Amino acid sequence: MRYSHYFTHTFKNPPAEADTANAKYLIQGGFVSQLSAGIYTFLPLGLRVMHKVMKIIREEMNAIGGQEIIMPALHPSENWNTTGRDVTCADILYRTEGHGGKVFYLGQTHEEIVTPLVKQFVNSYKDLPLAAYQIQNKFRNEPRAKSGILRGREFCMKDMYSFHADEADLDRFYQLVIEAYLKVFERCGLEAYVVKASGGSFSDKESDEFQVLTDAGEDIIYYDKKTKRGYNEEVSNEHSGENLIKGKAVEAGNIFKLGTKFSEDFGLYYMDEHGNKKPVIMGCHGIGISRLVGTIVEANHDEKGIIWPANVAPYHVHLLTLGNSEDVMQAADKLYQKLLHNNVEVLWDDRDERAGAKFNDADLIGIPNRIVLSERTLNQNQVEFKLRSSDQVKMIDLDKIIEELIF
RNA sequence: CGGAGAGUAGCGCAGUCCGGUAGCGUACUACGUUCGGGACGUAGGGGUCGCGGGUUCGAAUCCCGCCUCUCCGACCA
Repeated sequence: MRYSHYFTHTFKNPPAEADTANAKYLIQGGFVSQLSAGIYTFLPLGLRVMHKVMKIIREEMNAIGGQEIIMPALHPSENWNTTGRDVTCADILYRTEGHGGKVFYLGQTHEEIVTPLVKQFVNSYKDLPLAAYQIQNKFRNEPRAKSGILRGREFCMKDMYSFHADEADLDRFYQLVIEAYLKVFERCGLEAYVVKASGGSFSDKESDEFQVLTDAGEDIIYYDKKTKRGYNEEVSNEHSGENLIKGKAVEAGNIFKLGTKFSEDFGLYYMDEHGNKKPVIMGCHGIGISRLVGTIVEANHDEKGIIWPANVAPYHVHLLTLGNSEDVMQAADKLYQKLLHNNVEVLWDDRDERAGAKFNDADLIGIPNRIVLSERTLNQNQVEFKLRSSDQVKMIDLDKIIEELIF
């Protein structure tokens, strides 16, 4: 993509009210735009990052047997009335009315929808286990949205629901999800700790959170650096004797053993091998995708801007031309086409801007590989190459640059 | 929902105390010079001063009500 073709651009003055790194750099860099408290538009650059995160998540969920669906965000009130959560979750449920005063809620989670859905297809133990997931925007009327895209009122989430014949099978799948989630976070360039947490109002059973250390987070966790395991402060009293480090962290994922609460509410039963009718055992497993994008920024930035991990960077290469002489632009276009043909994603800053503006924007946007092409480099038939994560600059022959790229 | 701060040009701000018809930086447009780490000159465009009411000859400025955003706390499937 030629940078000059984007309708968006960076801002020289960062927004005054952006306190956290993710809000500051994502807005200043033209990745997102704030509409209201906790409500953001994802612009072309930001959406590319989110799509990369989604791709990683889809691959890992599919690998453990997850089947992707997409459920409605508009929920008839009856579904929530069935579980009683229209009352217990009333303060964060957005409510709206349709024709004839029919009440709908905007989905903040989907147990109320997926359980009756699965009931249409599951009759026998032979239909179990199964796992269905979706990637979709959730709506939660948070009393206080904050920290950029870390805590929003509308946010993108991957939620997976699993259905099992017995507790042992849920336990088995639960461990698979833990491993899959750790792969997701690792591929996103994050170090995540698996911490024991309370089930909230949702479940009194087992729950684990995936926490990433950052001062922008809201949770206090106690963790073991070696095993990558730990406890959330809310349950850590029981574990005070252990040798754990205390840290501030953001919850990037959360998995729950739901038991039979929802299957019993909606009458989701199956027939076992002996002809006995039993409630299906459920689990739910979430990753806040838009929050994850913000978390990646919190964990990967410096005073100049973002330093995207290669797997989630909006582009692999930031090609930067200095000056706009015919020969520089022609050589750059040739290199640009060559990189594209080799499946290298390139953002070419072809604007007629001064060097300082382009360098600063490149640092702010944070694409891992930076290539500079100018009269000076072209005279030697070379380009200048630099990683965003490093201060080292080196000259590379034009026809060898592809081999240097890291992504 | 409690506490604190803030809403004036796309963004960052001054002006408000002490009422007199709105300004600076940046960004934007044109021309010229310059141009490898956010150049300079000249000329220009851009505003329901968050909204509503009140006081006054006159309100960005004073008074009343409301809305929104940010931070701290509470809350947090």
